[in-house]
Amino acid sequence: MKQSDRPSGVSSAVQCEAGGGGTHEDVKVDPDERNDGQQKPGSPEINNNKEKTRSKSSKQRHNHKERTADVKLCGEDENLCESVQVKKRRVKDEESPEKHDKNQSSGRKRKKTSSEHEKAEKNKKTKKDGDQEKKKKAEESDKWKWWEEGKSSDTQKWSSLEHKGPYFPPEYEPLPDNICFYYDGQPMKLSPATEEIVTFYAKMLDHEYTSKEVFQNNFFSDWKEEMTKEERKLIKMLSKCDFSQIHKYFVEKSEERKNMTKEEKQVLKEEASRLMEEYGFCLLDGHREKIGNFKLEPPGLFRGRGEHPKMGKLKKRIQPEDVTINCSQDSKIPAPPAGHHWKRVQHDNTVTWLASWLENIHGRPKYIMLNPSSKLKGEKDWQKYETARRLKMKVDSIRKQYRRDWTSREMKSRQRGVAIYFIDKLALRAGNEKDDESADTVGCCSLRVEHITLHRRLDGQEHVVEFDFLGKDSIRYYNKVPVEKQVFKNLKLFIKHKDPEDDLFDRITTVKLNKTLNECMPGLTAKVFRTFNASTTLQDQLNKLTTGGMTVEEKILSYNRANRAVAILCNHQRAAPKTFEKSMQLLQEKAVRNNHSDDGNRRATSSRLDSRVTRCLMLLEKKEKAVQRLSEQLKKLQLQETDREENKVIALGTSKLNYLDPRISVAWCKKHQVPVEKIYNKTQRDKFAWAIDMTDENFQF
DNA sequence: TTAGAGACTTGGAACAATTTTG
DNA sequence: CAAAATTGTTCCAAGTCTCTAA
Repeated sequence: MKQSDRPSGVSSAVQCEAGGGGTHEDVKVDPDERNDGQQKPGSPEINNNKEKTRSKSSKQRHNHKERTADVKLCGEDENLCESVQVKKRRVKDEESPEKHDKNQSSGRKRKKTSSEHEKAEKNKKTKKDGDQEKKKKAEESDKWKWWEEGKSSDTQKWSSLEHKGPYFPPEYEPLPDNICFYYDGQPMKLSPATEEIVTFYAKMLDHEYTSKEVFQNNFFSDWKEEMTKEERKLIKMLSKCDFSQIHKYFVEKSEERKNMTKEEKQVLKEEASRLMEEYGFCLLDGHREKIGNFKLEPPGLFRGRGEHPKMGKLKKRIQPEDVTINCSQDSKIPAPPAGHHWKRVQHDNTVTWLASWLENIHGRPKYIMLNPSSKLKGEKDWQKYETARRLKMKVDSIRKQYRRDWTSREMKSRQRGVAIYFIDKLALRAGNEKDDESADTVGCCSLRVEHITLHRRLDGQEHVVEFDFLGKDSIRYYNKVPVEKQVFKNLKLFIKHKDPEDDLFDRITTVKLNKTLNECMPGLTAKVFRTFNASTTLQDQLNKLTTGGMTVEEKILSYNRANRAVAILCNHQRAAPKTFEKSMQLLQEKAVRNNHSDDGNRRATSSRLDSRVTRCLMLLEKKEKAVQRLSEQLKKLQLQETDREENKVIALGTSKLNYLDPRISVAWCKKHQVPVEKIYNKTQRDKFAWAIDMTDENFQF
């Protein structure tokens, strides 16, 4: 199926920053106003909203499912329904081994290219010490081309694994005597444990977090837990605590650090690389592999995203006694810090992690795992894209199927059909159930009635659904989408007799939905659609936007545009850069000052551009004959500005790293003679080494 | 069937290093 | 050359999805 057949409407998404509170009137959001219009996370509206929501636990919400169970589907489109499918037998999902045959044939011939590029790049950097040079070369020479070996087992992740265990953060260093905590105006010496917790808070003092009540309450109650009896007796109110001297101390310290001499910095750097050398690698099946996060997380205060009910809680220091080590039986078992022991040492080769512990905020496990450049991660990544490509072959019939479901006699089939449609068309996440101990965010299956507004007509379009909800990381999803009439009808049906805080899809869950998907295609789950649609979009856009006579710069611009289309689809947002508004303002001032000629519409996105424009304009004043050339230049700059403007709140990184089959990019680079380095930095090239090595210019997703 | 544990991917912000600009 | 802007890296939170036991 061609991209153009994919349900459209995604690119019209209007994105707003996190924290937008959902009012659900028929409000139009003007892109230019969205910054002003957006709500701060702490605003009353969002709180009200949350309270309402929270007052109904998921259990209660679930009860509603009973209530709606016997809703009758109105007859007009019943006739299509088939007999209820007899229940699903579970299809074991084996990743089909097709993947290797398919790709290696095309991959083999170009094996050399990547290392050639890297060498070329290195030669540029001859100025740096030859020491590192040598190291790099050595590393490169034994880079493990695992993708040239056959497919490895799905269940057994390794046959030998040896490592040094996690690196523990340094012990707490008490404050100097002249730095003090004050309670109720009086200086007070705290026990080291209590003092350490104080420093966590003091360091964050100028962060918005510390002004939030939830944060303060959580912090204070966790802090009290750790106080000595005497301290607890004295310290009764957070508002009487004065951390300002401690805060100042840390500000100065970080200032000092910034002002270190080159030599001092060099020493630190060497120390860090020694650490990396010792703890940063493991030996997996005889190959030295980089670890992703070998440092244990230091203690601190938990900072959730959005309105997290646990923000400010104390994240405790991890002790060796909390840590489970995973390595092979016959390997050198990592030594715990002196006087300590591990919680457990296990030798489970069906998992990929080297160490794990339970984090105390949610009680969930955390892991030390390998770097994305490793075989374990790379192979999985490759497999992910192969699954997405298999979906490409099946998506036609799946789309037919879910459209059929829209008119099913069964409510749950209709809901499932609409949900999969949303997941496919809008790249929504699956939306698992969440407990009430985390921020109130939703995905497709957990959408509530309050998150959509139906418009029979809107802005000249029919059957428009307006989405407004907080998704992963409390990033707001706001979009107005025209949908098929039948979808619209169904949605009206789904929300009938429901309260705003009831589930929109009360008859389905992510598990059931994924089960259905898995029956359509082994390995298919909701998230595959995101990968599939993202990669398809990139491929499509690249094919469309890249034309013959472009310069490399222009091609890269096209690439970024294609990348951006994907980021918009996936709703990947970032906070507008701090300097953005400021430089914008500056430019506008100057524009006013220079108020000459017609181009009132230019907008700066950086002072670099700004100054260039200014310079151009001044010349223009002096030399009339340069007018034409300059205005052309101006146009070009404006183009870049627009580009930047568009990029203001869009983050390209996530899609590039997680959703776009790297082979698309590599093939594009090769086909259009764009050096891969222009598209992928060093880290990215490491992660995608397999793709860079195996892909030729003819690859199409 | 369901809840909970577990393992792995995805995500933006903060921080650090590097490059550009004035 | 210092400051600002940009790019790259680290950090760790927050998702998805599978498996298991009751």
